[in-house]
Amino acid sequence: MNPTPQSSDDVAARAANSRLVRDFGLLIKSATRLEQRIDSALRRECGISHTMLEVLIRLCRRPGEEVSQRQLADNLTLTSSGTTRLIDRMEEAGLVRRVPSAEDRRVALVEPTADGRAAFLQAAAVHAQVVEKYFVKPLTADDYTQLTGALGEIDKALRDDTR
Amino acid sequence: MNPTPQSSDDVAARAANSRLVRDFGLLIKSATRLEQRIDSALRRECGISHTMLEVLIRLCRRPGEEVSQRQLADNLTLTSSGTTRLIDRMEEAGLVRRVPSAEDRRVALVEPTADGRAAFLQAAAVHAQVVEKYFVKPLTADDYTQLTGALGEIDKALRDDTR
DNA sequence: AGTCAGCAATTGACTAGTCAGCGATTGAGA
DNA sequence: TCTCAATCGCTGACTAGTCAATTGCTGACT
Repeated sequence: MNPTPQSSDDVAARAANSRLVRDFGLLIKSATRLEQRIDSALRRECGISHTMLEVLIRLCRRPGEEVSQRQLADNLTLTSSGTTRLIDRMEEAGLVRRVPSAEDRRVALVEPTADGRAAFLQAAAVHAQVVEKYFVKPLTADDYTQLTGALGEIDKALRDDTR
Repeated sequence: MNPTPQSSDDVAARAANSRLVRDFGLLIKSATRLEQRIDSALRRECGISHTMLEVLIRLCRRPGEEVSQRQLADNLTLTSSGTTRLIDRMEEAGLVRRVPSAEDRRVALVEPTADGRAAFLQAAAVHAQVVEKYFVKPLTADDYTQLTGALGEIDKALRDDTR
C-alpha cells in the first residue's frame, strides 16, 4: 500500500539529522561554550561572573550617564527580578551602588564604585584574552566581518518582532 | 608630566566601547535570545524545554544506537549531574527510559519511548519554524554558509584545547 | 588472584535565574 | 483635581543547573 514504507523512527532520524538542526545546534553550542570559558576564566582570575562583567561594561560605556535597573535588564538578557538579585550581589561585593533617581522615585540608578571600575579594567583584560583566542584567532578577517554582519541581521530580526 | 592625561574613566570607557567587546556581546546575546525564543515556543506548544529537545534530537539521530548519560552530557553542554537530573525529569514525563548497559554495569543507557519520539516529531516542527524565522530568513544563502563555516572554526578551536 | 586508580551515575547543598504578585509612584485623561 | 492604568523595583516560591563527595564497578598492573 505504502510505496516507500518508512517507520516513524526513520522520519524522526531524518528530522534529527537535518542540516538546519545541526547548524542551529552549532550556534547555540558554540555560544554556550564560549560563555562558559569566559565565565570560568573571570571567576578564577577576578572573582566576578560573566554577567557581572556585562553590567560593568554597560555602566562604563558612557561615564556619567544615568542607568536604571530596567535599562540594564533590557541590555542584558534578563528579567527585572533577575536584575534586582544580580545588583544585590554586586552591591554586596562592592562593585556598584544604587542611587535613587531624582526624577522618578520608583527607579534605582546603578553606578559603578571605584572598586567596580578597577575590577572592570582587570576583567576586561581577561575577557579580551579569551575572546581573542576563541573568537578572533580561529577566523580570517573576512570570516570575522561576515560573521558579525550575519549576527547583526539575526539580532535585528529578533528585535523587530518583540515576542 | 603625562602628555595625554586621561582619567581611569576614559580608559574604562574605551575598553567598554571596543569593537571586539561589542561584537562578542552580539554573539552571546543573539544566541541567548534565540534559545529563549525556541524554549518558550516549545514549552507553550509542546510542554518540553529546549534542553529536552536536544536530548531527543541526539537520541533519534541514529535509531538503535546505544547512548549513555555520559555521552549525552558531552553532547549537550552539561555536567554529568545536570544530566542525571535532566533525565530524571524526562523519565518522569515519560519521554525516555533508562536501561542498564549489558557491557558495563556502571552505565545507564538512555532511550526514547514511543511518547518521546512522538513529542520529538511535534517539537521538531515548532523548532523548525522558529529557526526558519530568526536564523534562516534574515540571512542570504551566502551569509548562511559563511556563518556556519565561521561557527565551525570557532567550535574547532573550542574543542581543540580541552580546558 | 589481588590491589588500586579511575570512571559512571547519583546525591546534598548551593547558585543564578524565572514567574506571579505586590506596593509605591507616575502621568494622562475626565 | 482626581482617578486609574501602567511602570519600577522587590519578594516568595520555584526551576534548572553547578560543585564536591560518595558508591559501585572496571580494567590494568603486580
